[in-house]
Amino acid sequence: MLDSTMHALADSTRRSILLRLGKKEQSVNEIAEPYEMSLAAVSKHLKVLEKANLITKEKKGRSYTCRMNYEPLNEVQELINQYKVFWEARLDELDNFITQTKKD
Amino acid sequence: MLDSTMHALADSTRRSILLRLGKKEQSVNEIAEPYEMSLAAVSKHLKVLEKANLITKEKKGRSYTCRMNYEPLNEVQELINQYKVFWEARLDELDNFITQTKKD
DNA sequence: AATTTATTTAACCAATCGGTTGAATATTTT
DNA sequence: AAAATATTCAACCGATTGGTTAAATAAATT
Repeated sequence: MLDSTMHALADSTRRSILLRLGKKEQSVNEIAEPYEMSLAAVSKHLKVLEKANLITKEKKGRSYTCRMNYEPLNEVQELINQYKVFWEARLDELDNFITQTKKD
Repeated sequence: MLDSTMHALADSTRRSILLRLGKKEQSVNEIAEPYEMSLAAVSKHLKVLEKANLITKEKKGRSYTCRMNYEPLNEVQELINQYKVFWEARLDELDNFITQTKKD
């Protein structure tokens, strides 16, 4: 899961699409409009986001409505938190070391 | 920056290396030990992490000491927060809509 | 029924990926 | 000086990436 989520977020076009979908759901055409690339390319980006479960598509007539799904980002948040825990523990150790050294 | 950070984190070996380095700095050999892949492969992973500025290497005698660097993760955290803000705004709208509907 | 609109699929491309093996480099130990 | 240790570099591999264009599919409009 994290592999596909991170991979999906490792591209600025996809991050930008996701930010826009965070604000408002949109059709594929609307999503593609600001980018200087083919519709097929955007369609591929959407597929990557969809596989990562960061968006869902619902067919509405002849167009698709795309929505963001926050859920996979919880796992990213957990990862960051894990790193943070260890990182701050390390900083504390360093702090103790300095305090200890001063004492002598 | 985010491109390289996310790309670096989109691989479970690299995430695992980073977690271990979060706890304790280690040499390349120590880092490589638990993985069933060549040292050269691990060396490449370390280069990816280094390019993303998630680790630094310092030459100590004939070996290298690798340390984690948290800083790039701040940007990831900001990204997640951005998504969160919009996501929760959307949830609020939905909430208002439901409340509104009930009222009628 | 024919046309337009919305989107995907397929085939292709060069670049990058994650891995390999074998040789090269640098340092320490003997 | 020779041997051992720590690590990287270079060349190679097949798979995947992010893009293209052209054709295919599906639904709405005329």
